[in-house]
Amino acid sequence: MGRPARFDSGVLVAAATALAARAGPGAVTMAAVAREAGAPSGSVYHRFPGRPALLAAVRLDALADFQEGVHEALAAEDPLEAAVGAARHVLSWSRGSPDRARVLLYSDADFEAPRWPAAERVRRDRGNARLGAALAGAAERLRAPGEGAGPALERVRTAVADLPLALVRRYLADGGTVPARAEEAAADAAYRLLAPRP
Amino acid sequence: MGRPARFDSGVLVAAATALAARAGPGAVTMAAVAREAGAPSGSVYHRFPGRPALLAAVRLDALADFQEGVHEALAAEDPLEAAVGAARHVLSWSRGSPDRARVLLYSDADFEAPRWPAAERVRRDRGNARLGAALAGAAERLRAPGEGAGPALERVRTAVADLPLALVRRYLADGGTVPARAEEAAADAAYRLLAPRP
DNA sequence: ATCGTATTGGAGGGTTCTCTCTAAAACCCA
DNA sequence: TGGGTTTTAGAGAGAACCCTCCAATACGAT
Repeated sequence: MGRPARFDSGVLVAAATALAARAGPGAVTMAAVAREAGAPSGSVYHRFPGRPALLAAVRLDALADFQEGVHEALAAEDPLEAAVGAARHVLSWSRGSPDRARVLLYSDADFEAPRWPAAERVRRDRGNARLGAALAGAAERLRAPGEGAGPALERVRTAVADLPLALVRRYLADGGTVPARAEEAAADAAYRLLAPRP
Repeated sequence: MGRPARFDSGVLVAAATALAARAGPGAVTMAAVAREAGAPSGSVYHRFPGRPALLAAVRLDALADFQEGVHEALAAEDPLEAAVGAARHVLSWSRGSPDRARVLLYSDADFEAPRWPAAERVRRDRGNARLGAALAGAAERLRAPGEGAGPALERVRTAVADLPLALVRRYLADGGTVPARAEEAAADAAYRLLAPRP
């Protein structure tokens, strides 16, 4: 089966993720990743055809790991509980995986998504579509009487994704960490945004 | 008074802001800014001692312009109205200045704040301190009975800054624009987060 | 008209990065 | 033991970038 690998994809993606978290996507150069992992540049190019492919791997690995937990939370029976649980998950996941969370806080464009290999872009679109469907399902179940489907989805997106991520952004700024109490703050805010008007 | 300037700081900062908005802070290189403005690199170095100083100017110009409006909104008499108005302002300002808003959505670190000239860092700290004080004032006036000052400030920060900016982020992603109705959505969400519990 | 000054305009050195290419190394299997 | 295969290891070409430096330029002031 050939020479055993000292630097597999996982090691390189981890090094790249650490770099991105520490100094932004711009710091994720092929040379810097090789240095960070202690590998020769040849090994990096052996695993990834180029910089865009490596950036895609960093971004999509973080995204997939994140979305998995969101789907689990959204599967709860009670719709309000599902949404609030998802909001809470965003914080707890970020607390446990700060480097990946920092990757998540950037945009696809910052990771040069237009240059990704086509297969990676497809992988991203599939994940996004699946999450969008799950959120739309939650929104449908949470719709206020007389509220349109669009506004309801916007409200759920805000409560479940945007707001919790905004909290994460605040806590992770300047090398900080996400405190445990932030989970309750996110759950509380999500509840306020989604509970029926008094 | 010497030869008249064809490329003053404003022109260069505007070019750099456009670049940052289009392709991220990493795209703001001295060479790229010169190209974008149609200026020789010597002119750029004549106005800014180096790349960090130019990045600081881009970031701090956007920040100062943004904060000015927030202060105006926060000056309203009724505390709830002040906070909701500030949240609304975040959206309307972003709608009118999408490039500057895109700059705002990054972090200081993305603009390499640690390398800024000391004077620029001081300018940033002063602005942040002033805004922090204004938010603390609003939080004090909005404090629920029995609520601590810390949690109240967090709640106001979330409603007035983090959440509205999260909405802006969503709308400006992928080259989009901020719709007018987003202002109401931000105001509504801020109200829900800050109004006394039913 | 001439001087002083602020600014333009761009050449060039040193550095870093991306990517290619070749040779050697380390393992499995027959 | 001797292929066959995978991976390491790093040299090197070409491009981009940061920054320095200096001559040329265009204006106001005298």
